[in-house]
Amino acid sequence: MSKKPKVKRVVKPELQAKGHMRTRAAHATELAEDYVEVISDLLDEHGEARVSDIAARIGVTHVTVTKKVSLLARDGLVTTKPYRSIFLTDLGREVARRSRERHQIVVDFLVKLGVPKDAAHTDAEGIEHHVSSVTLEAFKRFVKDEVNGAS
Amino acid sequence: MSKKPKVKRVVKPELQAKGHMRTRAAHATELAEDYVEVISDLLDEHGEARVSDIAARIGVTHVTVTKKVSLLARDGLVTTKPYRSIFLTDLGREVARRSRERHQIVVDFLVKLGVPKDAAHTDAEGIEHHVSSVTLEAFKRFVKDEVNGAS
DNA sequence: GTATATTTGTAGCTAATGCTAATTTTTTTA
DNA sequence: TAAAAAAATTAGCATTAGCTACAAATATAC
Repeated sequence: MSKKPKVKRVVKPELQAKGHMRTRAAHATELAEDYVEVISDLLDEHGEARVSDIAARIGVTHVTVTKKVSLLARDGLVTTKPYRSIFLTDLGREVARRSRERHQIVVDFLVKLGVPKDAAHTDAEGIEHHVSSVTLEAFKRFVKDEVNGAS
Repeated sequence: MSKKPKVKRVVKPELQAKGHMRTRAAHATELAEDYVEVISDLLDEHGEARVSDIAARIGVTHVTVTKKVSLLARDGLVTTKPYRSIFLTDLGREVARRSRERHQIVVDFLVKLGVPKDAAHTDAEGIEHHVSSVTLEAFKRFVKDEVNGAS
């Protein structure tokens, strides 16, 4: 039977597996980063980060937030006291800083590329966690470089 | 006390929530897409897609694959028979096609941007699922457009 | 200061992704 | 063809992310 076309060998399997594993690892951290980013924003804006405000920004119920926050506390990113505002630890602040920086780079990059601002923001939310440092540098270069879309 | 700096209002909360919700939705589909893509590749290359090969490419145990495959079958993306190769349904093939197309665009885009091939592939794995159609179009434009890095 | 409203927390559920260990089926090899 | 090897399945566990419903604490209003 004519089975076994053996078309193009796209990528090496191990490399592919590595890619998927990296994606999985990214997933593990990205939700935490999102929370920390939101908490950081709220602290900047209101001086406190309440469960219900976090919930509103992330689009989940307050219960989900409470649960996640306790995991973040376990992992040393935030401090909590019952019925009190959530605050960031030093580590949490550092994660927030890097996260926000990366987010901004991705947004700027997409905007410069011609993506509408709203879409840029939404897409950045998803993309930012999957960008390696090499790619991030490339993004930065592109944003800085003035000679790009120069018709 | 001097609390309440009220710095920059970055994004509207509802918009931000929407972004996070979209990211969550993307997560729900992206693993399925990864599997379908891998299965499609294996079918092209060997005429069959075995559990152990899928496991090797994705980097998980064969048990995890078996479980996920049964969910994919439930969702109408693949067909399975015990101890036999997995095949794609029409829907599965369509998903694979679109997925691969998107993947390729992202890879080409990153490469054109100056990201090394290996990193481009790895990053694309994570990024491809979070790219809206608007952004994808922008990527395409950038790849096609010859006047970019033109010094 | 008490009553009401808001906010936070807890209990208990579903579903998905991962794993190891043990079993069963299929394939290969001697 | 019978034994050994390889591959797939099943059972059962842990973790995480969601939810609703209910209880407790805090804040607000009168």
